[in-house]
Amino acid sequence: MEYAPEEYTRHYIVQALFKLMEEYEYEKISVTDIAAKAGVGRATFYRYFKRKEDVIEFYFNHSAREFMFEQRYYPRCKADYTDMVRSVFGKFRQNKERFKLLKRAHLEYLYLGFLNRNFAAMFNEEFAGANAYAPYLYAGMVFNVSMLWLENDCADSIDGLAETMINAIYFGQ
Amino acid sequence: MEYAPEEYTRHYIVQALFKLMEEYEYEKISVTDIAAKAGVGRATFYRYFKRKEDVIEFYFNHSAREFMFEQRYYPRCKADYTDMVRSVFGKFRQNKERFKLLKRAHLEYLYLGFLNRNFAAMFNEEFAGANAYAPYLYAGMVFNVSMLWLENDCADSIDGLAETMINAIYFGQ
DNA sequence: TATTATATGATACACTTGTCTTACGGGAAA
DNA sequence: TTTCCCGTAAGACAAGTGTATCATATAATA
Repeated sequence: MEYAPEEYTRHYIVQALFKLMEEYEYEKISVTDIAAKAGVGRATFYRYFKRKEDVIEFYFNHSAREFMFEQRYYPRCKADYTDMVRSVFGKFRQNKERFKLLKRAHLEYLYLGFLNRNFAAMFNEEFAGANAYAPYLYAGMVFNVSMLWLENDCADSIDGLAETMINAIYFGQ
Repeated sequence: MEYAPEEYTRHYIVQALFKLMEEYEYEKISVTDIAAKAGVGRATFYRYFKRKEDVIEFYFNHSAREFMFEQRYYPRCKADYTDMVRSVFGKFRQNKERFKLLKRAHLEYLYLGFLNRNFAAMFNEEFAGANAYAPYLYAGMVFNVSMLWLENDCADSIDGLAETMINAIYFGQ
């Protein structure tokens, strides 16, 4: 590698780690392995990232546009709620293989952080922090249900999932 | 240390790690440090635990009786729901200093795993898996709200928290 | 072109990690 | 007591980690 812009180098490293994770256990992948796969020196890795985890964190923070919320889904009624679930779970399923890799490596919590930031930004835009706990409540439930959903390869239908979740909350109403 | 039963040795190691975490950053604590603090050899640590994370995992799995659910709180109505929130968040607040240590070390996800297992066991006892997603939905929201609660030192009242959470879910009902 | 700033690879270093081997000593049973 | 089992301490070892330094090469600017 010779003299690529910073964004590129970081991007190469992210891709290299994901590629390695398809083949090897996360814990067994060394920084040396990642640098070699990305075609950069080991010192270059440490210039951009402090730990392996930071690579995935960067992915969610700066290059995971495919998950971002382009709409606002503050659930004012069940229909809004179903819309939100459809969108978020749809994107999740499209990237399920990548999420399987992350779960296998116990890095799911980075996705939760991503959801927290996005839900908070979305809710605050609409409601200016009227209920600061609301976005975290939704992010937490969506995240945890997603992880269970992944266990059976996201086989359950999304509409069924939305229905199931509403039933769990609206006890007998 | 000479010849303690296995449970004792593990317990010493757990306590040693928590003690060290009060003083030092988690990442900076080495296995050598933990073993020294626990008064055991480094090889002994590796006999019982594979990684530092496993120590905390063991704590939640085997010695965190202070958080366990001794009652069943499947929320059939808002009153049940408030009861559950009171119990779980009450225990959380009692141990808030320990949870701060865990959060500082990015080990919160181990508490989520603990909640998942406990909610699942509780719900399944009552409903035999009628809605497999329900316990995960509740665990996810409780966990994530707890983490935000911790940010202001659990200052918000628990009853207020329960009310806030219900309002977030029951949009306008 | 000459100069400066910066991204890089290479190398070195002390420390940590995870595994392994060896020897010691308490506990249980003959 | 003698014997054996097994948890333990101590040490060795290769590999990985995180940091630092240095020389090189590219890009931007004067």
